[in-house]
Amino acid sequence: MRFSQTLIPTLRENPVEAQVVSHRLMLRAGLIRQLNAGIYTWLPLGLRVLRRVETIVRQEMDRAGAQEVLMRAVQPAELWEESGRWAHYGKELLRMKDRHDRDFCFGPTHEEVITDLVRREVRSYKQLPLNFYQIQTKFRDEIRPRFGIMRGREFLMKDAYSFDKDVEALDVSYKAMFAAYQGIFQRCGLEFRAVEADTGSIGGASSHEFHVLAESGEDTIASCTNCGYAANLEKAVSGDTEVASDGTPEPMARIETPNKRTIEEVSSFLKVPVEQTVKSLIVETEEGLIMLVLRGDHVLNEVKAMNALGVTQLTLPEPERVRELTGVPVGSIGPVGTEITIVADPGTQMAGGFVCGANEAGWHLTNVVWERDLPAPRFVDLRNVTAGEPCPRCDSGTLVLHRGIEVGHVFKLGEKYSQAMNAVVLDENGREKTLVMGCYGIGVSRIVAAAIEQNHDDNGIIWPMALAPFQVMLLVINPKDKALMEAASALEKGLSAKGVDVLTDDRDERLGVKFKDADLTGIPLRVVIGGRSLKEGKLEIQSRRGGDPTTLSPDDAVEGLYQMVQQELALNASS
RNA sequence: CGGGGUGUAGCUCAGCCUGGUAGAGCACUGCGUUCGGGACGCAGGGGCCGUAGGUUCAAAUCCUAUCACCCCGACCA
Repeated sequence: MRFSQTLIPTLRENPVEAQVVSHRLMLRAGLIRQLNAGIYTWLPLGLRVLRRVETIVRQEMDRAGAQEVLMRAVQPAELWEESGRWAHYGKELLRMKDRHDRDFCFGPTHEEVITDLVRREVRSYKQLPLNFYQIQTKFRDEIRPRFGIMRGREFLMKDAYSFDKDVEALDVSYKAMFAAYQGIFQRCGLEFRAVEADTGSIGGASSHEFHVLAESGEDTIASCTNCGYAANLEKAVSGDTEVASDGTPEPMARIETPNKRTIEEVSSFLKVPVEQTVKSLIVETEEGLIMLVLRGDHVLNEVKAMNALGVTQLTLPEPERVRELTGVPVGSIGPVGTEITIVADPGTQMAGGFVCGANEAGWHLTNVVWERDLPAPRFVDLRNVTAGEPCPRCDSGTLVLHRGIEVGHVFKLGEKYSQAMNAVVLDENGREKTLVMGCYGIGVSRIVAAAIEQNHDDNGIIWPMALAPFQVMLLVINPKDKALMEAASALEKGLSAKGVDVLTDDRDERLGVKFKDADLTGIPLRVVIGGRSLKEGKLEIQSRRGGDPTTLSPDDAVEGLYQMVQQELALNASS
């Protein structure tokens, strides 16, 4: 393809709205343009990358035995009412009405549609297992779209749904998808982690997320330095099973702490380490008020709290509201003598007792011990792990934290949808059996952004070979020179015959401009075709990743470049 | 949903406070010079100053409303 005939609107300056690297570079390299908040048009170069990802996903899904279908974006409300999600999904669901005033939505996901299809078309256990996937545009009306493609509202997603006769069979389907995902991200040339994830409001047995490691990631993931344990922070647990040891704590005492409100203030005022204090958090749930008690330096994990309490809504009210509800200013709330139900993190069972609010402004209690000074509450993990804590799975490892971009999610759904929508088959005994489902998503467009987050330098994108819009860029120094253009044409022809995609920069631009754009667009191999070196029978080949340029004769160039492309692809080939 | 910010040429921005015929750099067009890492000169084209009201002899500038986009927050007692 010729640069001069393709719309590749590169930008010299940084667009103001772009905060993260991938967003900035996608705009500057001319891959995308914004249409609306969280909605982007894919330009020719960007679309080629998107297609590469799609192709890899499609090949690996096919290989794993999934069948491709295409469900449509617009879905009738009836199905969502059947599953119960019409009422529960909230504002992220883009709802609309047709001319007959009937309700529809633009699908953010397709569990209902596929379950409806399967219940209509599948009758017998003999037809199982089944796994359908599609690559489709989704719309989620995000509260705050940001980071360009990374958290857009309209995006491209691969979603797959498996149907099995029982949980054992689901396990097989799940493992196959897990393996396929590893192959996909590996082929994309991405550094990623599969982590255990919270199953969230959907419930279900188990779930893994696939994260591309990048500083700009919106998620935090914890992994073990020694064993394979890795989990989303929402789910990660500490191996630190600190329980009350022996030793006789002092009796509980009431101490005046004038104007000391925060943990830090109280801790330094009383000269007690924060590890010996607790914080008492009042949360509002649909089940009413709950007091959560955590060690002073620990951070509440709301997902864990919601799971532990069995609630779907949990908010930390504003300080004024807490005062209204309890009659005590936030800094002085404590578990002793309260009538609110208490749930505590195991980390509050410290041997020497703890410091907590006295439920009276300006007073705290010290040496408080569960059971001795107040009834023991239910203890359950409520907090975020921190870096350096022991691994929960092995003896010698410690946890490290990374930032990650979630690009894939596999999920054992169980019978949530099949039961609600009555998707059944007849088993060996002629009995109706509810199907057991799994669902598996990949953010196809997000992978493009994630790949850039992980592969760039100050000058622009550095595409992994497998995702590059073109593998080779021919940089013709002077396109008016017929000999040079002929050399370029010959190379284009030879390479495309071998399946290598070539972009030829034939613009009548200064050399510096072309080099800058070549760097920006990140095409992995760059061939400089100039009069001087061509006369010497040499072509200069430079990898975008850096390193010394190599030279090839025009006769060897096609084969040489082809080999270089193949070599780099082979590095990430899935097994 | 709350708070903040910005809307002026394709892009990045000045002008607004203190009202008086709309600017710069880059990009674009033409000519010339130059040209193996974002050249230079000359000459050009391009903007209802987001939109709608209002104040005024006069509004990009002041006031009101509205829309859009961006950022922060929606959590640590």
